[in-house]
Amino acid sequence: MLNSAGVYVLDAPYHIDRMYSYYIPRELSEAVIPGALVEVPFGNGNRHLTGIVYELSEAADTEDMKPIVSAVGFRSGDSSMDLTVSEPLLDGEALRLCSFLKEHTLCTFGEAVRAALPSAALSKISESYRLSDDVSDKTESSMTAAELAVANALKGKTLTGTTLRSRFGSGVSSALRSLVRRGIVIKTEELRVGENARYSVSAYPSEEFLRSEEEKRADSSLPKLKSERQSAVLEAIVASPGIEASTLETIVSLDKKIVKAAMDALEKKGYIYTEKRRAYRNPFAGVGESAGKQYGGDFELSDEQVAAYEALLSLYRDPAPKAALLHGVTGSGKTNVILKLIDRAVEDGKGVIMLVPEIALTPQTVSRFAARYGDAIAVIHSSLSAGERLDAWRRIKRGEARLVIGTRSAVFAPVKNIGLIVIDEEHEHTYKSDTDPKYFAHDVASFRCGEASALMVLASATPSVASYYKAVNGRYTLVELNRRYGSGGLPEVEICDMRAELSSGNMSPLSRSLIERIGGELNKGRQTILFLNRRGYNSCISCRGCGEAIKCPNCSVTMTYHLSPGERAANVSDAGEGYLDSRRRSGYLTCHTCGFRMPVPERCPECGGKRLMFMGAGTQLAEGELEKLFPGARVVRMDHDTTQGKQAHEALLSSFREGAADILLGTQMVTKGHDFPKVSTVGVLNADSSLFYGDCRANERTFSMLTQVIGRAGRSEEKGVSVIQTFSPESDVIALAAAQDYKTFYEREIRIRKACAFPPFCDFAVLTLSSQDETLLAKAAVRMGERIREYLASEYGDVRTVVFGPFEAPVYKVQNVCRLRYVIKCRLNKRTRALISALLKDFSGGKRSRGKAAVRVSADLNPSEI
DNA sequence: AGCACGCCGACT
DNA sequence: GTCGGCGTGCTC
Repeated sequence: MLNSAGVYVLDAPYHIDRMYSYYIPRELSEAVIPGALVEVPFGNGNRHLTGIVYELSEAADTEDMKPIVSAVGFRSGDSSMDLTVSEPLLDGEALRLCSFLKEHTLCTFGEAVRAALPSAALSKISESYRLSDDVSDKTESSMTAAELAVANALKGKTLTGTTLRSRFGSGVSSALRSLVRRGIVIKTEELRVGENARYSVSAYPSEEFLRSEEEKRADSSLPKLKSERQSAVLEAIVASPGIEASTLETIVSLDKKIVKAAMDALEKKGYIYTEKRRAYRNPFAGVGESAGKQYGGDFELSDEQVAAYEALLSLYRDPAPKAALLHGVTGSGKTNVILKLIDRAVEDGKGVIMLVPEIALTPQTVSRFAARYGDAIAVIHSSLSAGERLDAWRRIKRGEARLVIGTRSAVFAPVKNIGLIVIDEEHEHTYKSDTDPKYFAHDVASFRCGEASALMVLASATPSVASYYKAVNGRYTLVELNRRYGSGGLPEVEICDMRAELSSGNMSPLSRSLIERIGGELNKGRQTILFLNRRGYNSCISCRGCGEAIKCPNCSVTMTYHLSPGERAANVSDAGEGYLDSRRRSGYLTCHTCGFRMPVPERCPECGGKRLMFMGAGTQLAEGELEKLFPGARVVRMDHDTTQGKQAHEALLSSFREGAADILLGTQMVTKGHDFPKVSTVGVLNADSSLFYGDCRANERTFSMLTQVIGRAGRSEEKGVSVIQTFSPESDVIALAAAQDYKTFYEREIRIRKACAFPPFCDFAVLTLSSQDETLLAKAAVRMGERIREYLASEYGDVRTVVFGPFEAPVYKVQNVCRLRYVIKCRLNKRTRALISALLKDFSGGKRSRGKAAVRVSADLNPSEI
């Protein structure tokens, strides 16, 4: 008999996170299955914590084991329609996936579970409090004021923790704990999962009714319905069986309540029957109606595309798990090949996950999918509400949605019988998570494909060097699309030396050549896209007296000057008497790291000097420049500040596409997604901003960004032109991007990586210590250095690493938390991970101040930036 | 993280 | 003498 369960506690800190064995009381033997949520006593105080059952086992002796208190599956109000205890929150594959994540990203099992489940699935754990029956007067006298207040509020009723906290503030927690400990208040914890369900009702004519209708035709004397409303409703139902109540309302144009009453009456008479179904919120339902129609139907593949499709198809058909890299130059029609492959998988009854870097920037891709696959798709992205996310998750889990399109986290979608996982624009850095668990979507996808014997397809015009290396070495199958599909050759590229502009006295962020081109395009009634990867007006304010730049009081970054909402850049004077006053009136300083804002100071905060210099051009300044240079031109600025609303990206882009503006100026977000037929000039205002990043992937990022931007210019009827403004015009990276020559770029880059032993020839592990207390932080960093040396000299003597550090993190202080880190260069494997895990354990339970850890540790294996 | 146990200072 | 400060150690 399987009488014990291995349980992971959800909120365990890293150093105690492991499987704990509990015995299963007989009455819970049905409910306690792998993947179930359980409540277990934990620690000396036996406080009840939530855990996940990982596995069941047979224990000879359960005497000294603690029992599982309760078990909860995934139940909702309407259990007949939903997942019940027999189908746990996490299935076997999901459990193994969490285990994989724990092992590979060094997170806790609970963190892995939270990554794999929508937050709402676990957040419904509510605790409620009531007074114990035997509260005497003398216990009351022993209470503090706060405790007494809580006790009074609980007189005669039961309140939830949330209610109590909202009424008394979060400070009640300690009073509650004390009351519970003394037995004055009883705490009950309840797991209620899956509330806020919405239902849709569909109606069908009953069998009897249809039969009687036939008879009626023969004998017209049979009774007819007296109510006009009822007959109208009935007629509509007979006309379209399975019609939804909401549709019915619009057809018969009657009020909700009246339709409901009519349906009830008809059901009572036995004329119809209704079916209640969970209504899922699908915010992307119908999105493809217009935009994606052209792609919804069938399309022909070119010869080259057919070859690529067939290569992928044979990998897909192979029963062993496979991985392919689809390298297709911009405009080669990668998406068409992928769509065909997905068609195949869907026809086979397989599940498919398609990852995209950012949904807001790829509405066209989403539309194509929505138009093609309709209700069978689920869209997952960061701006879904918790409820929408849960709905999507359920639709997938129940098999109603077999095709998932979404951002990074969609790689965990509980798709059954996976046949294919596609990672589009695979080089994008968004596929690496920057919060715990710090996973890389490629690794998760690869693991899942391995489990399901599915095919993983990475697609990009500019693959990451790491992926291309794997393809070259046969770990992935390389599939290429080299021909541009349709019109347009390579756009002409002009590399513009900004040093020359500066020395000839042009202080503007726009070179004379670009200004001239924009003017020409305006005259021809054509459009221009300008890319400037810096938002705000000025990026740096420095004091002429002491040379210091104004920094955020909470972070170690310089503050950016922004115009106040509604303020026109034209009102800001650039020099002369009123320079500072004008800046003070028109805007404020803000920190891009923590969001802190303050007015522009009158004097330098460091030395009190009055001569402040505003430097560095952002999108707001560039917008002002354009308005001054081209007074009649309509400029759309697209950056973080103008795209706050839910559909803001799409709104700005489509207004530009429809010709409502002449110039689209913006940050990164203007470089992706849409094709604009009336755009033939694209300008990159600061091409080297990413070149000097000090990161080994800086070249890679710059290359793919430039390639992408240049590609934008070549999609119109007219010959495209890209103007690349740079302070390092001799850069090979820029020249290769201009030639759209990925292979040469790769060859050059891989040689450098090999020579320096950089990824993919090694891995980096970054251990970060963080604290508000700089002295404690420094001490911890010293101890960590010693610990690393000790380990490498003894237990981990066989591990070959190079340890660098401690260094300050690139941004040392964020919101008053300082960070020091060690960078460990090594080859990641079981041994090196064990070493880093040991270090995490040693430092995750360290010194505490006021109960909280004074210094926190975290590890990032192969971070996206170093 | 949270809670118990344990050893020292300021109180009834 | 003891109540309670928080340093240390453990969690099936």
